[in-house]
Amino acid sequence: MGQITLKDIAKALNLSPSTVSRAMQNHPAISPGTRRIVQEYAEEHKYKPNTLAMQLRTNRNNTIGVIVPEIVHYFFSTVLSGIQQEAENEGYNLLFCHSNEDYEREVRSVKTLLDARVCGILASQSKTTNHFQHFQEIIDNDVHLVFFDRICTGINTDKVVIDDYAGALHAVDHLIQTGCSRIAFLGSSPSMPIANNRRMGYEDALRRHKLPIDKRLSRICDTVELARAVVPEMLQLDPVPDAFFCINDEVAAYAMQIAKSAGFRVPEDISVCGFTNSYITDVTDPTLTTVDQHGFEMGQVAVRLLINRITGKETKQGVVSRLIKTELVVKNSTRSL
Amino acid sequence: MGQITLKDIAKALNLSPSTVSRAMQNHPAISPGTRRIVQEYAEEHKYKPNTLAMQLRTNRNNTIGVIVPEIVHYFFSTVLSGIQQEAENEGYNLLFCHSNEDYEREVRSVKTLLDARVCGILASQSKTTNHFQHFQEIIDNDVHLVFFDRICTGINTDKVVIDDYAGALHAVDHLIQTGCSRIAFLGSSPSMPIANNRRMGYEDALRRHKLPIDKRLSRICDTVELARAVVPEMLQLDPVPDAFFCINDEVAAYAMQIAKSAGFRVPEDISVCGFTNSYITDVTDPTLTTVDQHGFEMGQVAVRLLINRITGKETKQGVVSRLIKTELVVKNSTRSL
DNA sequence: GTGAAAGCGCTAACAT
DNA sequence: ATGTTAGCGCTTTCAC
Repeated sequence: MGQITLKDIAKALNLSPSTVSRAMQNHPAISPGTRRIVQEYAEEHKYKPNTLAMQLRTNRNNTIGVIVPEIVHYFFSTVLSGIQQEAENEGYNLLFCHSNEDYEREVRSVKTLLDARVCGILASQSKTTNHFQHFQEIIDNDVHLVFFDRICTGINTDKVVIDDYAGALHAVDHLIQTGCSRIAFLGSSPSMPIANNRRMGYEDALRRHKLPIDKRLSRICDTVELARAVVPEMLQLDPVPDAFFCINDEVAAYAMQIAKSAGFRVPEDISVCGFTNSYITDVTDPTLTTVDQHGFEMGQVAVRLLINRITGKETKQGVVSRLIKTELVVKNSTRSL
Repeated sequence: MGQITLKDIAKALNLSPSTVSRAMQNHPAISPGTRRIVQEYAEEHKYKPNTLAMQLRTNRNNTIGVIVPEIVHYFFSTVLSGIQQEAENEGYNLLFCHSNEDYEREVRSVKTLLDARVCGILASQSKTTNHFQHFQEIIDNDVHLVFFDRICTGINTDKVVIDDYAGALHAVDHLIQTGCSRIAFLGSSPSMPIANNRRMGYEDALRRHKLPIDKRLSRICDTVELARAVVPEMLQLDPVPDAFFCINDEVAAYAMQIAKSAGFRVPEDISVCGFTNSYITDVTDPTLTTVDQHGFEMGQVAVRLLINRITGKETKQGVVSRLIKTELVVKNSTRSL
């Protein structure tokens, strides 16, 4: 049985395949009568055009590849959700790859997507990636590429990023306004632009308020494991920090937990601020002040930009950069004004 | 420029396309010399076989479709992660759809995947789905279908489910053993097998210990919004419940929060147990006892079953059901033995 | 308004 | 060991 084809319809209706093809796509040169006959027959016999064949002819397959470093992750799954919705609206399918923060898997993902001949790729770089040849290959193959969030500094192409600098500036400013002055920054590797931009926002906020920038208050601490090691050390400093500004909500939640069990009150003794606004910010005690990254919107914006490149609607010659605004969400882990 | 084809190689090397084709796939009838020449030329010119064309010939495209109801969701993203990893290992691509708990989008997702002529579909049903014709259509199109977790009761096909009954039984048994006797069940619609099975596990645990089954202690409460309404009501009961067994970790976290701010101590006055073992169970105060669902493993098992159907390795005539074991993870929101 | 024929890139009989 | 041919399902000139 399998599937009915154009030819089958043609034979059954005593027409040529080309007529049937035209009838199906409402070609003007086909008589209304023929068109109706054909379309009704197709409908009745559940004819599905073979997309593979169409794609082979047109050499375009309406499929977008996505590479995320991590999927069990509030922010990336939110972005993916936005990507999916917008892609679906625009009639594109999503081929999904997951690098698992692993360079080798990222390289394989790119290969997979190029082999599948997607018409564009959305990618966020894995933490362990130091070589960029695989990304360059995408461009060399004339496939459109848009980076989101974790952009690759080695490749000059379109990108969509969070306004990390402003987000951090704003958050730290709020901490200062609410009375904190020894603010620790639990950051990430400076080689990641998102981490570096936040550090600059952090430092500039301190400068604006004429507060000293103490190197000991700035540490790389972007995982739960690191938090368990780093936060207790920082609580030994003299004087002790009166706030933690953290690179993500998990680290913030653990920092809070550790500070509490060391006898500090949050936020009275120590304020804590996260980054992302994930689920967990509402279930910690107290609830966690954080910076919303608008991941869903980022996904939508990234897909739209990519599709505009694919369809040629985005004509800018150089690189297009989109910036997604952040929003400080004040909950109960920081003091009131 | 575009891509170089078999024909191009053939022309350049003065061979026929079929020879090149055979050389590329190490066909035994090709002389080692020719093979080397061809493969080297291909390598050098970055020849990529056009998968579309191959797929058109073989009418198989090595692509598996996935439909999840929700992606910004710890459990489903964990399952997806397992699916992705195993599919990649087996050389299958993943076409990704997201119903967003919406029946209409689920129907469209199925259509999308069938149009794309995937060779199999993994699906977890949306909460709002009451008609099953779209799933039936998958089978009618001779496309393999495996349900996972939220199986569709109206369709008789392979499935992979959590052992919800045993998970609930075990968890409630633990609550009883640690001294609780008025245990509330915050469940979900009984039309969902996962919810119904857990309710049965809950009730059987009570029966085994000769505890009464009080209807007032069993409520539908599967979202944060419902928790805010239902939990305060239950705290008004006389006598008050001394434990909450919850359908998911979010509800459990909120129940704990609400109980705490009503002046109850957790776990001294009220024990709380969740379901999933998501991130949030480690950041609540106290940390949340829960039932691990082994989502990653579920994803792997589901893909393997599907691929075995596709390749004909799984020959069982009827329906294959796989059961994933759960595991009680005792943290600090339940009393010690 | 409709049909015939060619071709997208590949593979697999069937020659030789 | 290699070449010829046909065909997967579709679209699109070019005829008539």
